[in-house]
Amino acid sequence: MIDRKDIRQHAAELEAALSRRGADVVGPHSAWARVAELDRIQRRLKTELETLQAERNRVSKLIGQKKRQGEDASREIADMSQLADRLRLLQGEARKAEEEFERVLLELPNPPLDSVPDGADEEDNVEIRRWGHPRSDQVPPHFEIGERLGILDFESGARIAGSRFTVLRGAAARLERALIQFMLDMHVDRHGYDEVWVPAIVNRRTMTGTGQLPKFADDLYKLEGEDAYLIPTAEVPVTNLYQDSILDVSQLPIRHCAYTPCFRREAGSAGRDVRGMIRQHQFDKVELVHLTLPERALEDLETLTSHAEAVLQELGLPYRVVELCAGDLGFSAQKTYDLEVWLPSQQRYREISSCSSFGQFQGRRAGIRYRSGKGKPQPVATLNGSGLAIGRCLVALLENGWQPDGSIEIPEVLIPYMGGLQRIANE
RNA sequence: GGAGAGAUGGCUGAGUGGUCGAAAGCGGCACCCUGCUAAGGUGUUACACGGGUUACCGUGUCGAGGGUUCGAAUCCCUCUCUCUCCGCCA
Repeated sequence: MIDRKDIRQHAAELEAALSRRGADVVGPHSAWARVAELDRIQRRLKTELETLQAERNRVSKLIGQKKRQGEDASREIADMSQLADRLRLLQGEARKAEEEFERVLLELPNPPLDSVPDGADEEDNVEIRRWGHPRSDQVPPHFEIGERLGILDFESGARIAGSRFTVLRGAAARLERALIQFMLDMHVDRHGYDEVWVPAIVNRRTMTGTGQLPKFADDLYKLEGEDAYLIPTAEVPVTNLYQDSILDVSQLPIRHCAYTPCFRREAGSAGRDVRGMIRQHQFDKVELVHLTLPERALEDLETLTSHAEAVLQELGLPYRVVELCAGDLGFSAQKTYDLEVWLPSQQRYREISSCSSFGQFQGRRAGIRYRSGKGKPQPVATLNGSGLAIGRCLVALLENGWQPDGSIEIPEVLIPYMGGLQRIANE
């Protein structure tokens, strides 16, 4: 969430930045105008309320004194009785104003950094670099490869759960597990991450902390009859591990990696990627999460991105890095690099990881702060990135490892994790 | 699911209507003292918001929300969470 003081002190810059990402800033009824207005109203009510409270406290103290000394205080008590009624009224108003302000503020996205390129959507993203040599020969889509090998079972997935669910069999199931294990080992052993295992169900506060709520409730699976949700990414539980706490500066940076299943309703994406397992309601992901000093966030984003890239390089999967333009940025992000892996069947790059800096946006929402020396606690900067999405990685391996005889070559680094299996083939 | 107990500052833990933002201890910080296997002394040490150039002032916060009262950490109601025992279960 945006710093409340900035709404008053840096209104013009904020408005310009928000407008670049297509946020609702135009006109007197925009979220932006409302938030500024509600801030004024709320503060005015609060000042008034506090004046009355000060009066109440002063006289109540006096009453206490008089009573202790055996004096008569009935006149003061009568006065206060009236004041108490007014106080109650004002309290209600002030609370309503505060709630309203919060509600609107929580729906304002993170303003992009100045360095983020202009643009409206995916088309305007900027390619930063490429790695590897994409194959240009004819390769069947992963779902055909997988079905022919009998390792991807879309029919069963649809029958037992619905569309956008897949059953993995045999070598594919093992490959899924191998990838999780391989990525976690790599980030823990070589990149120095602290591994955590976390709940896949979280409460509303947690979902709000990282920015999924209140605005994107439609994208989430909610548990019936409970104020609880299935996580869409490990970012949510892992970042919120530190919600409402004050860290010592010496603890930073904190770097966690975690494997979790992820659940997404894919509400707005009917008709996209309907075949195959590129877009699923449930998928596995290894996630990288950083908590760091605000001034270190950009530097950290480069580091985090390189950690995700290392996975693709080890697996020998060609990819490119693109920087998202302002209009394509996620709600909570101030800057994002997407990693896109080469899919030969589509002859194009597809997103397999998204690495973002959130600045202090999430730190402020989730109440994650740090303190250095005697200074006031400040919101931490948070970052995260997929390292990587397992399902899409599996798709990429099937297609990029595909041989004309229909078999799949397993990358060197995965063979130990596959129990020595070097190739997936029809027996 | 049943029965009971509890939730106070970074931690432990006192506090049953006014002098309590809250004893004490630990931890942290600052200064002082001491030359010996780091001990002692003194002081200081929550967060948020609002006001003021600073010292500072005001308000709120003792799990959350509501109520009683001139006044609530303290009394009442609701909820959440934790712990113990029983049941069930991986």
